[in-house]
Amino acid sequence: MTRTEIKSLLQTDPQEQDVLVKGWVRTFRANRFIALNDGSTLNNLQVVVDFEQYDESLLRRITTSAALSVRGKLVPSQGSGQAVEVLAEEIEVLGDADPAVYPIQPKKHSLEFLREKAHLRMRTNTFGAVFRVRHALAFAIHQYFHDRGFFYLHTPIITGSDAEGAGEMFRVSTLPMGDPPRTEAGEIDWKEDFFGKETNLTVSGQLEAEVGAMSLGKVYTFGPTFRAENSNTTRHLAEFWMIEPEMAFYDIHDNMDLAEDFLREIIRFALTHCPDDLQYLHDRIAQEEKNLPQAQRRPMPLLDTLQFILDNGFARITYTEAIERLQRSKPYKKGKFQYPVEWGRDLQSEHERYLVEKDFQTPVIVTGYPKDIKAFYMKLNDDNKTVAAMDILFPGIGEVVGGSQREERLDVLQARMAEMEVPEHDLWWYLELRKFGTAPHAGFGLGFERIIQFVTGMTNIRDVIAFPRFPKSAEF
RNA sequence: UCCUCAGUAGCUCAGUUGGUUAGAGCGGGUGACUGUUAAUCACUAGGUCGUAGGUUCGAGUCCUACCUGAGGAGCCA
Repeated sequence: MTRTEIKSLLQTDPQEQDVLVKGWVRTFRANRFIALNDGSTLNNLQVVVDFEQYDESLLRRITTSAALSVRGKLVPSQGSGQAVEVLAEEIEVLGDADPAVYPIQPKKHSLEFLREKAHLRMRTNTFGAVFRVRHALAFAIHQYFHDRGFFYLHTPIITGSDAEGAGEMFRVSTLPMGDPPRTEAGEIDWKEDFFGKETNLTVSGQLEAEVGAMSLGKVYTFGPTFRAENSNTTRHLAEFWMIEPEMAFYDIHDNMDLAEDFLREIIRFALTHCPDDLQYLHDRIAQEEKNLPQAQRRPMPLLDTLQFILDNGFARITYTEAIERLQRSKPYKKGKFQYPVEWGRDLQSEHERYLVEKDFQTPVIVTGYPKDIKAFYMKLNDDNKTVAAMDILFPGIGEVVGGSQREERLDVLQARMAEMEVPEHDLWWYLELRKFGTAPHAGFGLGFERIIQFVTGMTNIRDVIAFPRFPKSAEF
């Protein structure tokens, strides 16, 4: 007899058919009712046990998180909490879970506690929901790009250029750490290393994605990204997943249009494919916030926030306009901002939050940043002062997308690299893209975990990746 | 890395201006009950109060350092 998944059984018309289910016990109530979950859905299947027909020794092994195989009949439920249930005829305990030491109880646990039990937390409703939504978003991303003629490009994890300028990198080396080969000058001789040069884990696939775009037209990457920053915040990881589309013949406006449409469509996908999980997360947050003062609650419940994104356009302003708006703002005039607001300085978290959460109350796309605070590869605007960069800011999590039109003019790019002291020799291939058939092109990077945070309402990024990597932590 | 807050039973937490034997709910064990929805009832075990020093007649409570966690900042996606 073949097993049926619980998601499918819950949608089946119950006609006393024989079924086989397998899953993990969530609760065992009244020595009669097993709430069984197999991960296929948030919802549990109720298995009804006639305890007089089973050995006491078997019933005692039906404990929270024990793995069971149950054969029985699918019938309409007599109780009011569920439509169908299975009358058990044969129960096998596939794996015991000793309740004296099993740490996850059928009650509310703190997310901090569950973070320390990363190998078991996916068995909870909350993390089950988060990871099903995570899958849906990943799938939606591939589908979105595939449907629009993009090619999925796998860019390298190990990279030889340290010129990307996106932060501290993790070194990749097979040299003996205690006694590495030295040059005559006494420095570590990287020529002796595995790749014959210094290599690191990638901090971005963008430069390689540009190669793809300038050949295949439209590509995207979706892979792990590594930053060795000593960041300890609710929105940074040392290992995270990033999506980086790159398009030939797109300018900054095409880029913005794509990014906005893309974000809206993947959120729409999650809403249509994960209604149960999102409703659960919505209710959970609402419950959680009941005890908080108004000021600490979300401005809008989770599902309303997501719907709002679908129904409303993102605001679009230039960096210069953003500075002007901030300088006219109440918190600025009252001296509430901790950091100065003046043209040429980067926007701080407090400024971004004001724009997104107070001023516009929608996602905001900011363009035209001063060239001095942005990367060397961004296209220099005609004013010679700003670059064609765009950041998309979301309520609660800040920057979700960072992108730009790329500098396609060889001489301008070289001048910018010289200005910012980016060595040309590591990026000779990148420069040749501008030598042979250069053309306007653009792209952006989306932090995958950040968009999952936004969609699930999880406030700590460590709770939307299965095995988070952050300073002093690689336990699982 | 910086700032702020926290660390008491397996989990979530209470513990008064420093004062005798540190409590509750859940979870565990034993028993009862049985169409439940985080089932219910009775009994019961369980704590070097994060660690190390210090102040004091006396420290869970005050002080110092360290460790761990959380929130915020910087860096960014």
